[in-house]
Amino acid sequence: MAASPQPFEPPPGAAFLLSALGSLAAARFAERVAALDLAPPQVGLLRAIAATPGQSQQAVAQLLGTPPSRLVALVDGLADRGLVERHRNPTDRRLHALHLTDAGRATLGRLENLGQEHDNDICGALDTEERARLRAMLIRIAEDQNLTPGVHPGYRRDC
Amino acid sequence: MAASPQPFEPPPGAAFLLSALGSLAAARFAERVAALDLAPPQVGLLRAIAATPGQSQQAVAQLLGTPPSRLVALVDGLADRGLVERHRNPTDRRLHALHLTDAGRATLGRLENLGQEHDNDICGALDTEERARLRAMLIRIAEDQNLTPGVHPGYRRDC
DNA sequence: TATTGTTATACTCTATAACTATA
DNA sequence: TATAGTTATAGAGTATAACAATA
Repeated sequence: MAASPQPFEPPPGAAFLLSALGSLAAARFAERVAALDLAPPQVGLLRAIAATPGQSQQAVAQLLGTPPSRLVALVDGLADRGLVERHRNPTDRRLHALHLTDAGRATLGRLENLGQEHDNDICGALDTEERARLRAMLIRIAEDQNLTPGVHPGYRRDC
Repeated sequence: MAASPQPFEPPPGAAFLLSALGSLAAARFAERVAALDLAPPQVGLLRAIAATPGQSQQAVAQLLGTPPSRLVALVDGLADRGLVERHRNPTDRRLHALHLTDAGRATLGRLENLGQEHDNDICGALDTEERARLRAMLIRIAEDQNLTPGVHPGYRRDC
């Protein structure tokens, strides 16, 4: 006999689940960093500047995969609050080298704790060993897909 | 001695990887369904109507977790192309029962194949057994987070 | 003339709230 | 008066392209 009609057949595959849980994780992360008056793209920029200090806006834009014009408002917002600084290069005054301030580094430290809490919130259903296995699989997928480590592909318009 | 400076420390946790890969998966899926002239929210609506045919727009809106006003344009787009129909309830003419047309069911069938290709694209780095383990872990996280199975949380404004 | 950063503009997506029609 | 659906409006976020300063 035929099966009775079930909601949402066929059951979603791993890619759908990744998209759904990724969306959830991103929304929850946005809530968390909102407590520090930051938006996720600003957090990514803060981390990018910390990873490669002194780079020009063009260079950081290329690293993140975003148009340079988008960086302007992002840097403005962080600079207005004293988290990053633009250092004008004396030999080529077109270039603005980006650096974190002490306050920026302090904020990054707070973000680190906040990120751990976020991880525990999202992965609470898994024990430590399972979490490590999940992480290992996700890293393999990310490498296979040529994602730049540490960079969120949400910055990219291509993909 | 101190470690040399490394990009993006500390290494991203599972939640960041979920967000990043979810974003990638969503973008790739959007590209795929664009070939059928569909946007991802339309696909989710198509699947929701198939899962619970004959429901009102309010009921579907509640299932998806989205404001009813958002459904209007979504249903309009699918109805204009003959994929869904609004059946007015004769006993209460305020209600529009949503149904798929034959063309809508055919499109859903094409989306099913397309979803499998998408899954293979995203999870190409994993073998069948690993993919099943990944899927099982993601389902456990989704249940732990009270996600409605089959519904993408991107529809929700709360979370 | 080429390049860095900036600004201006327009477009997409979405939520909120007002509105219409049915009850 | 309450409810289903619709429309109008506004806001956030982003990309594209024009622009100014510097080389």
